[in-house]
Amino acid sequence: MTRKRQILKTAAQLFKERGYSAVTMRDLAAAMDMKAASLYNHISGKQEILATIILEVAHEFTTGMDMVEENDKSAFAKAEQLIILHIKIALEYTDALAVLNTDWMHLEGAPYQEYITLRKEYELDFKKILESGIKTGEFKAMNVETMLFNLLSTLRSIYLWIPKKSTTEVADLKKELPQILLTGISS
Amino acid sequence: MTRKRQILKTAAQLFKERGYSAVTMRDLAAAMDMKAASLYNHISGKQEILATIILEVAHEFTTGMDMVEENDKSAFAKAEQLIILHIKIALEYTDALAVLNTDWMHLEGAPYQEYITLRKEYELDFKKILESGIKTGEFKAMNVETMLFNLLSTLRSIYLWIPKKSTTEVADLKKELPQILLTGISS
DNA sequence: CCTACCGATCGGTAGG
DNA sequence: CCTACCGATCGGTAGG
Repeated sequence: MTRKRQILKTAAQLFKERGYSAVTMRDLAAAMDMKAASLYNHISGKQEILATIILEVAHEFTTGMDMVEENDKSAFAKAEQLIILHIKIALEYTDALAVLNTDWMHLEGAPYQEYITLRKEYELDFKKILESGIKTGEFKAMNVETMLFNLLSTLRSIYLWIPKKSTTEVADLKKELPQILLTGISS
Repeated sequence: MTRKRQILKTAAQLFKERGYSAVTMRDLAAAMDMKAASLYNHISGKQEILATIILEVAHEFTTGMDMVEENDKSAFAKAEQLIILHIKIALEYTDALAVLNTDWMHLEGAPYQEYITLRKEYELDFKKILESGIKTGEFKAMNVETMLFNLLSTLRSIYLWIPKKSTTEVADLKKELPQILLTGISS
């Protein structure tokens, strides 16, 4: 792992714990066992760290969505795959995902605009899948915005629960979360 | 409204937008059309503002939960009432709820401990309702933690969607959200 | 990767 | 509610 990679990883951990604004370059340097000034040999500044962390994981979602859209499965199956996608990314990028969720508003300039665009496109793609599922009768004819809101609320929170889970519990989650989100909890 | 109330309200708006750590006492003073030093005639410091905002709305949830527990309705009806409770609080305390959700980790000392305790009790009470619903057969015999996770994820996010909604859309939400959360979206 | 340092800004206080 | 100010700390640079 390059030194820059190590800095990004450590920064994601600290940002997750205390938030971007509350973490200083001196905090980050101390966690890396170096001085603040030395960080600037690897990164241009605090903003670059934030932008890199967030946009990397944002692109993971976009790539995942593209793959789901390419297959010709049912809307229900696509929704199921997206739920699995969120669980997988939450497992692999737990800290970065936390930063994306809590500190995206501290992005500035072009990275901010890029993040907003990626998120808007992702939500639109997700909505289209739900709409097609309503059309085919797979989903109830309810308010699509409310359906999407419920799904994304839970999917965006997964990173909060994943770290506490064992491997077998994560396996359970992959089975039960699609069931709960799509078919509900009532008998 | 007392001057202190005005300060708390303005602070909640700013904290919601930029986060506790990124808002300075000078920002808050400017939004109140006064100088930073003058704030200290009404509040003891930045921490007191944060603690007051968060604990007030946290107690709203505890009070609401107590009322729901007192009635002798079914578990399903209780879960429905809790969903309505979250919508109502999100409507009345939108900014404070945002602060609770995003900045609780910046609480210090006794207020931090109190918040953690209130949250733990609330989640435990919610879990008991779900468990009793499983026992009576109202809910599927699934992992209770996963059920609770899904419900709370969505309920905690409501404040993000409420401000964009019209009165009629909020009425729709009160009808459809319990349906989606409890009976799912599949036909 | 370090020491030394910059101007700016932070939360908060003194005293009126 | 204000002016004036405090020590501490911020993100970042110069120069080695």
